[in-house]
Amino acid sequence: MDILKDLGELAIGSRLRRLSDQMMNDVKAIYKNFGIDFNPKWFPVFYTLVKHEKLAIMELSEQLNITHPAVIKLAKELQKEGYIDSEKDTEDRRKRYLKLSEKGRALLPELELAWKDMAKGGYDLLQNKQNNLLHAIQEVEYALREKSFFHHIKEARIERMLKAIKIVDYDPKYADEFKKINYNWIEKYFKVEQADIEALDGHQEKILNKGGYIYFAMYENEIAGTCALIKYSDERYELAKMGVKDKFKGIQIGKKLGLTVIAKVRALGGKVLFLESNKSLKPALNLYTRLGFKEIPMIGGSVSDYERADIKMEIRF
Amino acid sequence: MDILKDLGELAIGSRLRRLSDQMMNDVKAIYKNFGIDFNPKWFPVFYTLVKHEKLAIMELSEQLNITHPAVIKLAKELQKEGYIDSEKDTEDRRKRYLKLSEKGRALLPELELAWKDMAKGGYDLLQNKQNNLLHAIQEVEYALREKSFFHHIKEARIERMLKAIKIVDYDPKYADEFKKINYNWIEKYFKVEQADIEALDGHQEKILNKGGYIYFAMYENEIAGTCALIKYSDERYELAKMGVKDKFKGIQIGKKLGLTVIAKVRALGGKVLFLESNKSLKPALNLYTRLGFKEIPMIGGSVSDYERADIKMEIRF
DNA sequence: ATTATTTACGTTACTAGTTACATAATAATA
DNA sequence: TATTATTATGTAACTAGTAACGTAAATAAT
Repeated sequence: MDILKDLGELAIGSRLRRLSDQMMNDVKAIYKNFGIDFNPKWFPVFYTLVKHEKLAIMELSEQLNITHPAVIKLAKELQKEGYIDSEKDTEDRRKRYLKLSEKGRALLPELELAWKDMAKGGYDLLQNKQNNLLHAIQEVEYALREKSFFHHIKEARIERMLKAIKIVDYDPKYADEFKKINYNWIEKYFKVEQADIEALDGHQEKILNKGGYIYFAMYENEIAGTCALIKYSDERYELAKMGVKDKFKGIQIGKKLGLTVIAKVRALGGKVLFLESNKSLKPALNLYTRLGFKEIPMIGGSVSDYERADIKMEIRF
Repeated sequence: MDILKDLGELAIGSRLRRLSDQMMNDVKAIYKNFGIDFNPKWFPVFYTLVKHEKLAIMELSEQLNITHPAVIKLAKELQKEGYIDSEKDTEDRRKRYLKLSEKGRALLPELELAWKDMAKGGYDLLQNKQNNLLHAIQEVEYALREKSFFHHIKEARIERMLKAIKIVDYDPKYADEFKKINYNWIEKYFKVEQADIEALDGHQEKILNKGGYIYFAMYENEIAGTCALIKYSDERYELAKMGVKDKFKGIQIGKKLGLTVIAKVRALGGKVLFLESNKSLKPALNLYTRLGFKEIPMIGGSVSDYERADIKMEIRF
């Protein structure tokens, strides 16, 4: 019975570790069986020094993808065994070069035979399989360089949550959430202005009664975010009061709300959808740009009702 | 630059470990990012308890393929966090059952969502590759159950050494080796008898001059083993004085020597090749059987020259 | 020329497991 | 029934690495 096996992707880390431990142990036993006084953990450092004559601690650390304290520890053990020597760099007095000693070089022929056997044994073990472990690792390592496991998981989460997000129309029972979410971000980054109070506390009169809309993003039974569409005329609309709760940040709820508003304006036959914002709100501005908004000059025409507004954007239909 | 990559089978253990560490670290970061107070190393124990209600330490250890001290440590931490409870078995007072606590069960829905995301993220990472890592591990784990890595390597070594073993004819310069190898095993397992001294010290007269042969197995420039073919008549031959040096044991040098002797008897037109041995020498008797020798009764006919002889075998041509 | 930053190496404390051993309870056996 | 073996759990010491921090030397910036 092996639970890890049945857990698939969830336990991949543990299984890799288990397999690694098992194989390393066998290699340890092999050196002993062959009568060679050599610890398999020394192999990477030792082998690299065979190939490179002399190398500094950091150079080894980089080549082997292990931390420098690990290199230092291994070097200490190898020096204790007498397999390597170390010498100071003459130019850079911080640097210390490691190289094989006489004794190390004397051990080499014997080691090389053992390595040959291990390579052959490993080859026999890994060959003739449907999926080659070595190549599989290669491919995964490569894929991880493109996008980390962390990133993969985050994307899976975003996808899952986004799929569960539903945009719903205004309902008086959500009125408090509309106010709370907006007061929250306004107080966090700026200060509440008169126009905010009018639009939020007076949203029925100032937004809805004037032919505007308020939308909510629902995740299961919880409000995750909101935004308003304010009507100025049959041609002219404003996207405003968009906010997303902290715990739902980063899963593109804003995008979903924005697309809803844009679709609505299009359906209403509007000609312009504009918005006002502040240049310090980088993620928001990125979103607006991705939604298709273009920056337009603030000066000339109407001046904003909001002190914090220092950028204006619009979409023309 | 990544040396491990270029080392193929030789560094497979280190690479597995490195990949494992990397993925485990990412999982750690994911729990943190999701705001869940959960350490990935708890996962196997926790998950198994989700599936099994209650389990004893040893039961977990067996299911997860980790040692019981590891289970105890994990259980301690999980108990400290309050995620599991433990209770004594009423019948067997040694046993202690672990089970999820209230708090553990309360955490479960949140964890399950995270696990879902991890499984999906892992799936996306591992899918659409030429070689599927999960399947590759599966296959290797399976193959290792049939024959361990240790065994694979040993076989590679045996194959390599056996290929390099050459059987050579008698030469006076090897006379001492013939004596030494044989006195060694005789003294180790039995005691030297008069007949031994005659056959070994007097091999020229007693074996070679009577139409017999002495063969040596050479590994590079070293004698690895030896055996003699004694002639009694044109029909009747004896295989005797077979010995292999300790450091060459286990690579089937005896088989190679035996086959040489059998071929020689066949070429000489002999009718019987017999040998005498001792029942305690199990590996030798196995070899003789594999070479085609059959046991024959000791009583009747000639009595052996050797006290230690308690079994007689022969091949008839 | 002085100061700040980076690099190279070293040390300490931690992590997640292992092996080896100890102890008590239970089961098997003479 | 007394003794022996086995099982379940626990503890201590070790392993092979990491992260975090410190120090000195070298390099870059002001």
